[in-house]
Amino acid sequence: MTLTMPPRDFEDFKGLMALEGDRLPRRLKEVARALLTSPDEVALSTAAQISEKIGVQPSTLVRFAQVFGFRGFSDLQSLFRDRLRETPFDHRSRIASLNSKGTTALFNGFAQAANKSFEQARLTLDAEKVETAVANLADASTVYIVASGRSFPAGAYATYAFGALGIKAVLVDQVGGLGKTQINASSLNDAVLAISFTPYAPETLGLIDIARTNKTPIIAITDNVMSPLASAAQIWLELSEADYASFRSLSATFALIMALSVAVAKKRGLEKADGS
Amino acid sequence: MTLTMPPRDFEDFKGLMALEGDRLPRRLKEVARALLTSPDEVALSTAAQISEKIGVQPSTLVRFAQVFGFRGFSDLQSLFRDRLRETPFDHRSRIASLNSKGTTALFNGFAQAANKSFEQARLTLDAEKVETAVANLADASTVYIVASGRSFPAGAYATYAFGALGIKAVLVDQVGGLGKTQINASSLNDAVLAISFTPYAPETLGLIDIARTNKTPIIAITDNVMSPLASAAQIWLELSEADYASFRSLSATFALIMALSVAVAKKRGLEKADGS
DNA sequence: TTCTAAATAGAATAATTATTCCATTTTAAA
DNA sequence: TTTAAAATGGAATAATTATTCTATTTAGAA
Repeated sequence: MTLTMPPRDFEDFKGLMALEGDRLPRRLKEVARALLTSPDEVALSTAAQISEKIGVQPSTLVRFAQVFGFRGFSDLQSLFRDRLRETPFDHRSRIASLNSKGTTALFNGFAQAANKSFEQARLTLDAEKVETAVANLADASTVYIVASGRSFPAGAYATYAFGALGIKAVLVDQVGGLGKTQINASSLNDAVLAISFTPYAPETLGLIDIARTNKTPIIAITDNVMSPLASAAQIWLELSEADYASFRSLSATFALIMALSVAVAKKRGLEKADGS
Repeated sequence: MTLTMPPRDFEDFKGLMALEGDRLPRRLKEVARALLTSPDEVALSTAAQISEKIGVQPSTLVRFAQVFGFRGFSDLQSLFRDRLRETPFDHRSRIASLNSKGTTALFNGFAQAANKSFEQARLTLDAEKVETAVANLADASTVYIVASGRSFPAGAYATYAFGALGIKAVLVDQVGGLGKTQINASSLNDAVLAISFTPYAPETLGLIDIARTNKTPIIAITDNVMSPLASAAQIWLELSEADYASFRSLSATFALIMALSVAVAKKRGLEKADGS
């Protein structure tokens, strides 16, 4: 398989990939995916660095480029470099055109709300409390994660993140109405990470009560001092999210969860074992 | 003139230039000006190309770098490359995160990655395709949501958002290994919203195949043209998320999901009925 | 299963690119 | 001016980086 006319720019290349990408042999397909996944890195790194990240030989990159008619990898790479040089320009014009129209305008609104949340979180998050939370989670044998309703996705993500970093975590998902049984397995050596915002899901509060009876340390992520979680928890972290179109952002919550996971893993001296 | 501690990042370098730049000899001053004038070019070109553009010898670039304590020009150049890897705006928070160590710095890192994701999404999202996706979802009797592994939280959120807006949505959560049964309930009048990123969870691909057999329209959110979802779906939306500490952000995915939900609800002329 | 062609990994080599070195020029002090 | 120190240009060299080549593996056809 060899083409005579190599693609002229990154968009060309992307189009070609959409068309022919599936016919590529195994390794070359991996390369294609990786290059399209982080084009910035391709522009800024050497062939050796890129190939290492993908997990192939540098020669594979050269072969890949040659299949599409390039002389070598460097020629293909120049497409990626040009792309990076040009983007800042389309950038402005594109944003302008997006701002006022349709669904993409909604997207921008939610993006802005997320930004605002980050800003607010920087102000409200108490660094000391966060470190205490990390210390507590690091001491826990198993972390039980409680989050219902709107916060459930955050809880699911926390479970994924902890798991990916080798931290034992159980999502109290309440399947089959067994939420109480699930949380009841927790005890003094464990910890509960509870996530809840206004209006506080009643299920979460019930589960928290059981954890308290079991004397399981509770770490909460919630929105303000008056939250029922604030009084129930040993440590609680304040996080006020902005909203748009009456949907509250969860971005700061996710960022905090990621930060907590990585910090706990660091504290425990564990490395990340990648998940799917 | 030789310094012992070279600047650590581009901002550092810029500051140093403002402070000491005037004391530099003629040629080196020209170099300084040129480097600061087009930092993108510096990141993306070779020493020879840069020196030619400025009108100096390559060795001058090396000497310039060494004056500031770098081993050679390559070391200085890596500052410019790192700068380009980072988000094009929000420099203030970046600096803030450098000063504060620990978990809050991690939080800032993830916040920044989220920002970069929004920025990239604005570029890669095709407004037309998004509207088509909205139209398809609006036509569906029930929306089946498929997302496994890392993307599962996004799927859970989509289910919440659709539900809160009165759009019938079913999360294919695969409880009890019944994923195939769940998706098999879908048909021509429904729609599947599939969310998956590298490395694509095999469960998702299996479920999608069943939906395809049932002729259920598939709308996918994925990271690039080479994604197996791209070829399987009627409409697919490209969303490349940035990562930090080897955790990929999900912020743009969430924002897109929110935007889609609201747009679909608007199209159907429904009002939001608040959820918990 | 056997055979053939294609694909791959990794070492060897070629090409490119960065850096050093030194002769020459410039700058500024005496 | 004169002189010494600093700065510069450009060729020579070193280091890095990309590419080619070949033995081995893998995939697919017969």
